[in-house]
Amino acid sequence: MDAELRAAHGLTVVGYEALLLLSEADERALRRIDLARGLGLTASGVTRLLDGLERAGLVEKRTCSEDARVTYAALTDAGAERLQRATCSHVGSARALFEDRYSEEELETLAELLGRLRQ
Amino acid sequence: MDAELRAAHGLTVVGYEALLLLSEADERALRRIDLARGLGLTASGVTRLLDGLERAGLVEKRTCSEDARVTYAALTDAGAERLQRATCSHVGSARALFEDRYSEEELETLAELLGRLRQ
DNA sequence: TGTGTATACTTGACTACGCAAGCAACTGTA
DNA sequence: TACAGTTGCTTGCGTAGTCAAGTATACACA
Repeated sequence: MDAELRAAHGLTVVGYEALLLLSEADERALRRIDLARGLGLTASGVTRLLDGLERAGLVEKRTCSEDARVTYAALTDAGAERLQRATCSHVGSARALFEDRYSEEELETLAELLGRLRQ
Repeated sequence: MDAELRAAHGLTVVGYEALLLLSEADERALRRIDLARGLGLTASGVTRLLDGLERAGLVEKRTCSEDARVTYAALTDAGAERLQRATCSHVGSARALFEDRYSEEELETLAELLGRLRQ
């Protein structure tokens, strides 16, 4: 699935999820550290991930006026567009992966059970 | 958990599982390619993994008399010992991780559901 | 018997992380 | 107001894995 996403849209799954989190955030921006937590990465992992996304023009830096330590990662228009294009096929293949194997009810059970692991 | 295992016994989780698979195999040996499949790695991943385990003396190479292409990975006595010592704490912490969160029944459900993914 | 194809394995180059250390900026406390 | 501790971020280095290509062997078949 990662390979699929990469071939079709030049995004890794983690990159995709980063864009997704940003798209759902206020002002389409998040502090890098919050993005790290959301993705289950360390701060340095995010630095490297965003390096790539910034170079591709999908995300940009934005400073914080109240706290000079923080820099926001903000989704660009190009990033939003890329996300939208990728979402179609990605959601499709994820759906296929799961809907082939599980009923609606089983999916809910699975989600609930796995959710407990991350606490 | 990986960090725990590494600190206490100098093993990664994948390394531990490799030793475990070998310990359960006939003659405590497996073709490298079968080990790869069992671990969900590629052939080159196994080459690298076994590099480390061989250097540590936990696993050794053994040739195959019927097919000169294959080389077996065989558990050494040191490897069996290390596995045994690691098993105690590793199984303990895995048990803690899951038994804190799930009932017996939920564990079975989870195992069955996740099992379907790997097909 | 030679040749094409498949299999087992290794190697080099690369990616995606983590950790430790360091810097700068913020905050709480004496 | 000084300073100790904390937080956000980056950088250098190490690790675990992948893929592509190469080697050696095995096998099938004209």
